[in-house]
Amino acid sequence: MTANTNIPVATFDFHAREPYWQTRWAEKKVFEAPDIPPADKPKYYVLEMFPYPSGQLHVGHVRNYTLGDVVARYKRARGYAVMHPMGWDAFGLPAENAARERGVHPGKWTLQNIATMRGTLQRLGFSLDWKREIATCLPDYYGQQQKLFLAMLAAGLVERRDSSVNWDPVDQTVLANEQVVDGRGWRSGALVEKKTLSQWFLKITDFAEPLLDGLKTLDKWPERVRVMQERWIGRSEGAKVRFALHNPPPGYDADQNSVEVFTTRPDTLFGLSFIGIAADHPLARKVAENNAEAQAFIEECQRTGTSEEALSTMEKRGFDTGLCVVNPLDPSQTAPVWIANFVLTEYGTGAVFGCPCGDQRDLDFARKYGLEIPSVLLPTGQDEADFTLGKKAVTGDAVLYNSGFLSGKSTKEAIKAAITRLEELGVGEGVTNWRLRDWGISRQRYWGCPIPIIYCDDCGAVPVPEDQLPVTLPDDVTFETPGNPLDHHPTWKHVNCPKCGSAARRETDTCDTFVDSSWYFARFTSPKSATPTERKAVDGWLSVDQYIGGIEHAILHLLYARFFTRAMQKTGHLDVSEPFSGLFTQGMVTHESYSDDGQWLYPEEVEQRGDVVVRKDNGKIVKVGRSEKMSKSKRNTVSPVEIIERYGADTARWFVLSDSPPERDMEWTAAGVAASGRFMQRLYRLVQAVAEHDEASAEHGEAGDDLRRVTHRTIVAVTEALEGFSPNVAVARLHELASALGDAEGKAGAGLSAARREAAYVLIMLISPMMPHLAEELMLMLEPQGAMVVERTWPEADESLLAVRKVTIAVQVLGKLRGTVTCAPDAAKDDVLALAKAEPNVAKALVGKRIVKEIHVPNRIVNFVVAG
RNA sequence: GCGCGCUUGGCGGAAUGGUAGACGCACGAGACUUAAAAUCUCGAGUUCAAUACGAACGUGCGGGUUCAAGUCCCGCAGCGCGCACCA
Repeated sequence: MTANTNIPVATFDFHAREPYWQTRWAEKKVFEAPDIPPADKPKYYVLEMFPYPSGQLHVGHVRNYTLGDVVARYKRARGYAVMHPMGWDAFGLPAENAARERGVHPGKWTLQNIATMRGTLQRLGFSLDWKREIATCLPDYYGQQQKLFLAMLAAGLVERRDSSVNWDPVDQTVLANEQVVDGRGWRSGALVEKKTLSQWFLKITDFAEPLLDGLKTLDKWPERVRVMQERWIGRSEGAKVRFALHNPPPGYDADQNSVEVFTTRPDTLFGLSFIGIAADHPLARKVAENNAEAQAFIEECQRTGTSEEALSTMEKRGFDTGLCVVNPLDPSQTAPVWIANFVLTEYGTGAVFGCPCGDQRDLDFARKYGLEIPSVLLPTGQDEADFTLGKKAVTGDAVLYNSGFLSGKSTKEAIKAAITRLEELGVGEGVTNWRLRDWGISRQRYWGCPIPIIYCDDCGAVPVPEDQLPVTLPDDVTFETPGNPLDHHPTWKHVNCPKCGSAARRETDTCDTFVDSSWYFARFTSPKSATPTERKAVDGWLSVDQYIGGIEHAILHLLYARFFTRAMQKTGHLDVSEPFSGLFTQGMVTHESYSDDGQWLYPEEVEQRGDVVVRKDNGKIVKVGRSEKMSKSKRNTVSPVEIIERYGADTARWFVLSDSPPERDMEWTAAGVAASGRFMQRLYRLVQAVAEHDEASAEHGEAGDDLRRVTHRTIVAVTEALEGFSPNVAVARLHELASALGDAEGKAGAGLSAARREAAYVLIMLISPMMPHLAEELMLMLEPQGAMVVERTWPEADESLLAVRKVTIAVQVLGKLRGTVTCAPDAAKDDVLALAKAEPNVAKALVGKRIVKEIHVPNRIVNFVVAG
């Protein structure tokens, strides 16, 4: 390093110096991770959820990546070999929309966006290993994904099956549930149809149990994410029960004229009131063949939307099929079969048995249609003689009665006994049911990873042979006609069957983009290898020690990634079972909104004037809305690029770390950013003064001890704050150290110079994860010949300076603070108590009182319990 | 409906059961300046007292445990998030 003789005078010139340091870091390759973790250091893999290249980085990204960068830089300083990569979740619909609306090719649009956003990330000075950058839309990546797909197919983890989908007849595409608004396609406005298509499924349900059990090992995940996943997987224990039809419709023989239901409460079978079947249950369809009313009811059920809103307001309705079943545990008992609009086809067997006394919904339904309501559950503590079922079903602790061999048993015992009997009778069995469904990944879209399959009339679905991979997307596609451009392409899909050589066609569906993000963390460990992973690299670096991202991915992305990891373990591509050992979910960045007569205004169009906010153009007072999630529609957005231009990267980084704990939402305020900018310049002046006035050769002396103690306590406090993911607390402690250094400025005394230099040095090191550019600049001033900050290690606190010379002890009388006394640390109890009693205000409070008990917590508190 | 989380000054927030309000923002006063900005210093929970010593109250509400509760336990309310006709 050369001495810098051109130190700027009073301010940190971030415009010039931030890019300078970014270049220096890149030259030294300090952020490049080795392919295989070194043996002499512990490894640490820190990863932030990679962005979709929408065009511009937003401040939510800045918060996310700054948090990750603080972790990465801190761990590096602590001696870890750090892996901190970045990439792009680059497939997806917005690129196709851009193509339709602006005529730009999705690939070109995406790559331009990546270039812009990469530039912004680089200006923020993140310690990323850019050598490992990946974009999921490039054949380098998605070709390997195709290999994974085929490996999973070979391992039996992929299946092709028919499935009912939302079909937009105008756009000729499948819509996700989220894209169906009021029964219409979100783009075309066309009435959405249910259509059965052949789709590729990943068998995530094969791993339902391990995925559930694995949650228990994830002790560094937020509790609520684990709970959400647990409920999503939705294990439920119960029984399948087959009810024989007393009067089956002619020609119906599905499973020997019976209806199979799933129940978690086989103990209440004697409380059978009715059987409810879903509108598209085979039996319902059979009934409808000869019954126009039934047909009409079924159609009505299917018309009702499946949106949450529709469901929550929907009335429970049913249609009596006239059919009747026999209770398998009591052949003398029969019950009617109803088609019910609240029974889901997709869950369980698409049929339920209604037990009104134990289930509120069943009770409401039975009452509404005047069905029989046998009472079989006696609430604990109630007497059979005087218990009558009212409006509320019995859902608490209860004992069975009126239930034959189950009578007198508790719910738990009765469930066991009922299942045993059902199995003996051959009419049912205990089963575990899961809410989790297999993952349909087929999408009728262009901008996604092609599914590497060829259809041959003779050979069926044939995997594309390895030597023909990757199956790349054709560039010459048009978006004028609705539907999948791959399907319209004149030549792309026409190929010969790899098996028999006869004319065949390619699969034109592409993968759901969630597939792309399900294994990118593994690919980062060998981003250019000719196989999906390199075992030494992937097994060495995984799992990700700290994964950081938004809570909105709590279920789908994180569950899919966990599934993929297990699937790749099975296909031999890696050997860990959980991808992310630590997870941190950060809050959103919010901003006030401004409106004038219903017209939304951008923050830069208004300014604060006294207590009001006015338009810059005409001075008119605008309405200030509450701080909420930034959105284009409310124009309450802030551009990171403008912030960097005006205040510098370090200010932006410091601001997003200040004040709010990272898991909570933070409010973006202009005043807050300006304050961060002022603090940055203050640090510059402080260290500049030290560098100019305090000789490096100075020695420590007594006058500097107070400052030294603050310095070393700050090391401990900031280290703890960063370990505990509380950068906001670290920021507060660093303000204190800066103030202490400021207070010591210009004072004379033996050792003060050395203490100031030490404080400045520590300050630089401790801010460096948050404000890395400023830290380098300050270090250059303080030690012009020294190494860069990124090459130095985290400071260690000197234990002898952590011990305090005096402690202030609070003195309470009956738990109320009456004064404080100062004494030596670990002073004898008797001395402290004597001192405490002598404190005037304490003495006053003790007058005329008898001390019953004296509590002394060393170095903390004295409490006199008094009477009288 | 079920589950989870949150509730502390004007605001963001801090606080291993041990001096509540650190630190910052906004605010006020002062210094510097021809002036402004920047910078620096000081003040500030509320009420009473206000020259001061101080006192009472105070972490959403009501209970409890404890010498001591923002923190632990029970109940309630409000807000937010997630899931939701899941049998």
